[in-house]
Amino acid sequence: MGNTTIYDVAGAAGVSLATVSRVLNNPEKVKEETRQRVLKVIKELGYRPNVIARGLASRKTTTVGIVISDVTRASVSEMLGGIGDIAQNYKYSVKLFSIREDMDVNDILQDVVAEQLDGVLYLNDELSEKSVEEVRRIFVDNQIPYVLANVVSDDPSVPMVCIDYEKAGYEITKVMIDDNRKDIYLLSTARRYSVNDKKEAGYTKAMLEAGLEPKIFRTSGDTHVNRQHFATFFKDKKIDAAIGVRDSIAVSFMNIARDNGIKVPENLAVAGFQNTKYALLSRPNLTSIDVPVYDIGAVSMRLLTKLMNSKDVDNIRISLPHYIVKRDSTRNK
Amino acid sequence: MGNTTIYDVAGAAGVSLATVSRVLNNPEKVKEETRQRVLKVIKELGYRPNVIARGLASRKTTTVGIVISDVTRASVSEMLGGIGDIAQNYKYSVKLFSIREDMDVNDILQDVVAEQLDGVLYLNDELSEKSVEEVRRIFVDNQIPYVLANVVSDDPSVPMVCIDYEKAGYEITKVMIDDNRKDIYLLSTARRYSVNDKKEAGYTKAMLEAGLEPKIFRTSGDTHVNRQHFATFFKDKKIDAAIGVRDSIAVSFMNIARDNGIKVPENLAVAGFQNTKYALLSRPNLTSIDVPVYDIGAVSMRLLTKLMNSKDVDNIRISLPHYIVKRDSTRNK
DNA sequence: CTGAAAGCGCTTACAG
DNA sequence: CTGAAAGCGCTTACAG
Repeated sequence: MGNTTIYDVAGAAGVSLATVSRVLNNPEKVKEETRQRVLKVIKELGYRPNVIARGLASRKTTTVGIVISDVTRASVSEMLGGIGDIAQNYKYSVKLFSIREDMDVNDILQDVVAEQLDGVLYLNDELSEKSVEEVRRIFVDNQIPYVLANVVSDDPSVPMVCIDYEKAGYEITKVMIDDNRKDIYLLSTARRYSVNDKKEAGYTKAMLEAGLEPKIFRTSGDTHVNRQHFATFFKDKKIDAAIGVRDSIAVSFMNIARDNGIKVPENLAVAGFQNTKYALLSRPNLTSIDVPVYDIGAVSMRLLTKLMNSKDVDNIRISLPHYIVKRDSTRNK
Repeated sequence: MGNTTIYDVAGAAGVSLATVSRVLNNPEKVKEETRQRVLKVIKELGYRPNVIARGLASRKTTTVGIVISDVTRASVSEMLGGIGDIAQNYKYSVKLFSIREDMDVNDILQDVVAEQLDGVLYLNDELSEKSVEEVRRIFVDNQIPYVLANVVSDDPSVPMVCIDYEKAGYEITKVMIDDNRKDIYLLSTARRYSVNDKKEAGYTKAMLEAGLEPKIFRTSGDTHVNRQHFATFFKDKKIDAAIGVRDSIAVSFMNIARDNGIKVPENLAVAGFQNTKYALLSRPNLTSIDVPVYDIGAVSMRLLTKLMNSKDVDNIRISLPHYIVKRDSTRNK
């Protein structure tokens, strides 16, 4: 009952344990007849190899680590979905490591290393370029294959799967510009990190090209805090368009604008990033950049499996396509 | 670099590997002086025990499995947060197992068993009472401690952490009744499962007590599909209150009602379950039952650690408190 | 308080 | 194609 070992199988099948092991790992090396006999016994006894013992002996755990800073974010769970599906296809298990604010990233990563994982997926869009470098070093030093998922790094030696956030930022700003908006704000986060830096870069580029002044307003990611911040806007600022770096920021901004009697999209166009459920449940529906989060998870996991099997990987930096979903919060011609 | 073994430490400290192991696992059995010396070497060498080898030798993996059917659900990620925090406190690692629709639950659970986990948390609110029984059997047969998180089971031998969904259903219905609503609908899911069965039971009880006719409308969990379903409502049905078994259902219902010119809360009161971000970002803000999802995760994990250490656990069935957050989608006196 | 030795359940060269 | 044996890196009685 759950504790059948390879010895039991060997005994019952009248072979050595080495043969049983081969049937499991290199079936082609075992004579058809023997193999069938062993397989039959395995089934009868309901034998499942102890993955721990296997891990120790083979030095492979068929387990990958997922490092996350904030499990709570909507995008994370979808990414986990993509990762999980592909991991299951390739028979990998998934172990979760969450980084809490009060913890040292290096320390966690050392734990991750001690876990004898075959590879690691690092999901965290709130990483600065400098932190990325530290992370890279730890994995390289320990020779652990890794992939950054939905994190941007300019270092060409860093394997990553992402969308082109700069381009996305540029495009959504162009939508506003083409609609003749002049005072276009980017609502970004107070804390700087690489992904949002890219969005800001794209936004700024589009604004400058159009001869407009870029206006980045930094706010908290917390919807409650935002209410206060945003309230000031409609007293003293000229504004006819706003782009939130997250849907939740965009929606709460839009709600507050409407509370202040501003018409969306007539007087104010609003757009977000990520195309989450929030975008669909808001009124008016929110125009948003669709980020294929599930795919980012799935593709990173697939890239990681390649890296783990050290196949010659042609492209370790994958940029997935995004697109703009236009809805009622912007004026669409 | 990363592959220092216990032998290296023993050699450098001039002791046997048994002593090193004791320093790590039973420090009180080692003389202060020796212990310090070993500890120093461990630090210098950056030694971290190989968890796999430890797992094989001790037959404990300090890893718990989390079985989930749909990672994508908002509640799941928050629950993961609670689980992760407590797991980290107790030094447990967390391994994720997601069940896809096309998979056999038993098969997955057999895998889970083969993983040599110290315990399992089963998070899935879409389990019928019958499925719960199967799940229970597998764990009991294999003597693996387990806890159901946010799943309801009437079997008193099943460890679980949940809120009293029946009571919650009753209370929110009472809110509507006390506001003199007569045609109160419960918007539930097409697929039946224990948690929603409880909500329905509470709703039905309150309605019958008040001499009103219970009206349960079953719909898809998918917001897109709902739109069609819901549209029919405002043509032929009398309705002045609606309770969605999920916030997302409630919000999309509310949106469609407003599109049909119905005033919320004047002509229609709406409430949801779970008090997610949707409830806050909707207009009007949604009245909702606050389910302490993070706590459910944390408490289940704590209960599981008790079970794994087979302390005499006094209460294996924990009901966490919920409360109603009244907002603008209901009329509040 | 410490060490020598067996054992956890596998994999994998090495022979044959 | 198959078996005997060593080894993966630890833990844990058992002696002393």
